[in-house]
Amino acid sequence: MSASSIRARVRAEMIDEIKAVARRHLATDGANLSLRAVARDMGMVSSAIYRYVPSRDDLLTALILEAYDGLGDAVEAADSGTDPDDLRGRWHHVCRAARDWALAHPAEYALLYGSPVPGYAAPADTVLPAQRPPLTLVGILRDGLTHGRLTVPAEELPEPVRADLTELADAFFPGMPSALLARGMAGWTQLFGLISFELFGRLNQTISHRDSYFEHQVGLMADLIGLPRPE
Amino acid sequence: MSASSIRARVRAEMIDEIKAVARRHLATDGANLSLRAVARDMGMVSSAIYRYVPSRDDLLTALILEAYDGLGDAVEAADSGTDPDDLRGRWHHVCRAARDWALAHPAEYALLYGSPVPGYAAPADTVLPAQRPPLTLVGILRDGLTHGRLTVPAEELPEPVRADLTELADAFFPGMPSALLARGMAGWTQLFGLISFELFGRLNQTISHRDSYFEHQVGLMADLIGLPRPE
DNA sequence: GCCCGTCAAGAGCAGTGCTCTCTATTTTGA
DNA sequence: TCAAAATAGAGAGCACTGCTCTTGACGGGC
Repeated sequence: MSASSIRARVRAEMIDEIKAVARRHLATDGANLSLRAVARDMGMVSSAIYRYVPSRDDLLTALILEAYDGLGDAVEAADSGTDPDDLRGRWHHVCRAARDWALAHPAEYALLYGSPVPGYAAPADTVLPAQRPPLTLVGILRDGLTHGRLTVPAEELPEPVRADLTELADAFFPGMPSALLARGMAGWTQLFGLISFELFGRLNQTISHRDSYFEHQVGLMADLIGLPRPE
Repeated sequence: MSASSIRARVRAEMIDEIKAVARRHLATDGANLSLRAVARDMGMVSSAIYRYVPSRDDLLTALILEAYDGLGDAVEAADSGTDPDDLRGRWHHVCRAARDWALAHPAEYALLYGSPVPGYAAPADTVLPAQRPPLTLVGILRDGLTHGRLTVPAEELPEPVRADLTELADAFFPGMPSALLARGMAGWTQLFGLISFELFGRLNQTISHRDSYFEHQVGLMADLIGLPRPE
């Protein structure tokens, strides 16, 4: 039994090392990850890798899952590390944490938010981790609402939009007004766009002060949402 | 001479057919385009393809260029087909045209706006076509400004942001206030985010009425920019 | 001491981009 | 008109990929 567990431990360490090497390759070669190259780096022959990893796609899925968790952790840590009543501060911190994580792990970000691989379908267990960043953002708005620090936008939503967003709200933030959720979604969409533009080179030769630009654009969305400015 | 031109014409037609077949493959297999598969579809042996196309990357570049032009044409046509004084209408039509094009050409959209291939560097001649959509959007704001239908946002921009945006404005829209350009960029970022989320499956199981959702989100950004609502 | 599960290696299959060579055809120029 | 030149296509081949199957070595449990 202890012998079996020592075997299991070595095995787990091997899988961890394979993932680490794969992550390293990801950074240089992008999503076209080569199992043979990983095997070479580990001093194995290519077929031996299949003792630990069922297939290339499964390895990619594992990396994707870990990446989602890394981003989710970073984002939630940034949120819980800020004064809960400082809505605008929380919004900014969360957005900044997402960007920082993306800049630190560009290949993983591209894996998560880049163009999907046609043949590859994201397994069901990636759905929840993928929702952590937007849920964190909308959670800020929910908190502001329950503490009366946020006013609900006055406008009426078109009926189909209201219906979709009400259903979405019921699943995660029961009672949240759909008009506010709509603005939260706009903020999340914008955050994704900002990071993607920066990482995918769309800001090259135009925006040189990336930090300031990012903060300002995030602030614009905070205005749209109605997050109170510090007096 | 006419004999030479008949050869040249056949040759051009072959290249066109190669591109068409490649585009078809793109839709099913994504960016990992196989020249051999294209050759097979054309009843050629793989090496014969290289008579017409220097390399796989060059073929991809050609497809990218044509895609940028297709999107640019669609966007600009939507803009010039709308009453120039109806700023908000123009904004909506341009955004809708971009989305419609993306929905009609999902693989090409992913090629343009998905994660960049690590080894592949976009050639210089893709830069200008790539700027057509954002320039069209900002052009609407410029028109609104020159006709006094748009008020410049009052706030001061942080100096680094102001500097970057002023330089950008000078290159394409001399005299445009950087605060307004900042909001235009926000709108363009949002448009990209909206389309990407929809095309890359982020809206699955949450938003079922995609058209209404898109219009509403675009409207939110129009509000942020200050585009006058129809009375 | 034997047995069985685990691990690694090697060969092999089908696919990829790309190059080189050879042949057939077509175009061009004297 | 007829030879020379340009062009198109085919085939073989190289190095690479994911993945499977078989073979042999090792080690812990009975």
